[in-house]
Amino acid sequence: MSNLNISQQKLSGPVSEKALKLASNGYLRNAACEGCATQHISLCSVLNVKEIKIFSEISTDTHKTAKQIICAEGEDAPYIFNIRTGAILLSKMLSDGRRQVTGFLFPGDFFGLACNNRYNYTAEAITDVDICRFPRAKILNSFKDLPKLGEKIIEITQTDLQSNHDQMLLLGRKNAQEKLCSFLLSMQEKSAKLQNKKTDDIALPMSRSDIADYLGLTIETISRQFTNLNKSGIITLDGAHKVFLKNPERLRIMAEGD
Amino acid sequence: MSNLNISQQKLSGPVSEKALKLASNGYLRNAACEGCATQHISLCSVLNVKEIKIFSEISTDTHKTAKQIICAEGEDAPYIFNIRTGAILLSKMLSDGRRQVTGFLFPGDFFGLACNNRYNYTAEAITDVDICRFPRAKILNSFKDLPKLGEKIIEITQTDLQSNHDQMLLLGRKNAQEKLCSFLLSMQEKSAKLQNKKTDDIALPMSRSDIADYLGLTIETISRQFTNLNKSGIITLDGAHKVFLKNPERLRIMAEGD
DNA sequence: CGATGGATTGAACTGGTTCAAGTGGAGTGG
DNA sequence: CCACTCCACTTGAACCAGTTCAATCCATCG
Repeated sequence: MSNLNISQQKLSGPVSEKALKLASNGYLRNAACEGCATQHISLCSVLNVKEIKIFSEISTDTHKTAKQIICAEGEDAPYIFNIRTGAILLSKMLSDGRRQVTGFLFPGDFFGLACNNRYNYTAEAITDVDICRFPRAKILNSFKDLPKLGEKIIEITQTDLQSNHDQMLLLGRKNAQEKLCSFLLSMQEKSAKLQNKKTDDIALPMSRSDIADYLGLTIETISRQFTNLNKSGIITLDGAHKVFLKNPERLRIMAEGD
Repeated sequence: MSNLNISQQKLSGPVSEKALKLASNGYLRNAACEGCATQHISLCSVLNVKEIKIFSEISTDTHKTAKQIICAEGEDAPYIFNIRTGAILLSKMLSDGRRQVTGFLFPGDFFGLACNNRYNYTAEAITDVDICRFPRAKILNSFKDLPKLGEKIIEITQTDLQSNHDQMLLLGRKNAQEKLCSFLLSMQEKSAKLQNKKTDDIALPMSRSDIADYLGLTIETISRQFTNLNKSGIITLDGAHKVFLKNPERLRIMAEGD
């Protein structure tokens, strides 16, 4: 496997100066939103302008429309992906078609890290998405030159591991109501992170079936739980894909079991 | 935070020459079994003799007896742990006492990586254990000097992430029978890795209640499923803590749902 | 040898599933 | 602009896998 060899790459590429400035200041998400060619959002915070230019050289931008598969369980895994716009879900399947959604991803999130050579989950676009990808090998071999990058990647995977543990607790020990309440709160957190401000208006780009497969339930149970929360005045539904958290404090209590 | 500063540490310490030799050859598990003071087993494969000596300087050995807590959810997380002998379980709890076991760990396994400053799970000794711990900060700051160590840690956390995903699929979508069959097969794999040979005689050091909390079931269901597998001749039970996999092929099919 | 605590077994119960029928909103085409 | 279709979502009712509650068994240990 070849190294990045930062010092030997030439420093040209389609990176806007504004984006580079934003990126080098750590305003990664903003940098990406400027529409620059540098979409390896979260990584940029640990790279300098020069290194960002190099990263943009080895990255490729892609657009996918809703429901398209980005990578499939069992395939060769040459790339790490970073989401620029839109939402993606990761899932695993049993041979008879039962599906477990292992995560919903949003702008700034990475995937493709948690595998050795083969993807062990399928990534599917929920909405239209812009993603950017880089060669795994190059990233994973550049720690010598970029120790900060290694630390960042470890930080990312550790955060991942933590939310996986929370999800295992949810799947194994929470009832349907607690599951949905936890889910709504986690969606609130994610949207707060993306918008840099907390709001009680939550968008749910995924279908009831995606939520069901994420929470280990059926669509019918999800629907009933939404109806219950709606009727008891804890949330307000506006169609199937928008929720207003009327009583987030109550929701928080219910997420852990009254 | 201070770096390891490998080059400046003095090279003395209670490391046996035999262990060092084994370790530097990559025979980590064996090295540990020799009873040396160098218990950071899995890490050693990417370190040379000199580095191993340094690691042994910053590590501390501990012994815990069965049922003792090694670290608790929410506590400050200054250490990374490596298991030398015995078995450990990791768990998370809801406020009302419902517990989810997120993993069983055996010699050579690490824990304490998946957290930022605070442990997000409780680690408890299942059997008497010998563990060794090192300062997190020192490990995580030594990538500049030891890029291979960084890669190893990423590899470890990625393997962790993968088995977490498998476990989510199990928790969310498998029925009781499939869950227990999957569990038995994963225990077989782990024991094969430890003994460097595959066997159908599996030791189960954990209690029925630990298994139940791992699989998101009750002890009664676990017990009934054991009885079923026993009666249908797929396994043979020898007390509660030893199983013989009479028909591992059948078990494999049942783990994914007939 | 009796006591203690984990493991097993039995029987009633229930939360969530399954199956089946409706509802509603977005897109299409006349 | 309305009628029609499609499909995701909702709602209802019967069912069942796994839980809960209650004995009982059995291995270990002082």
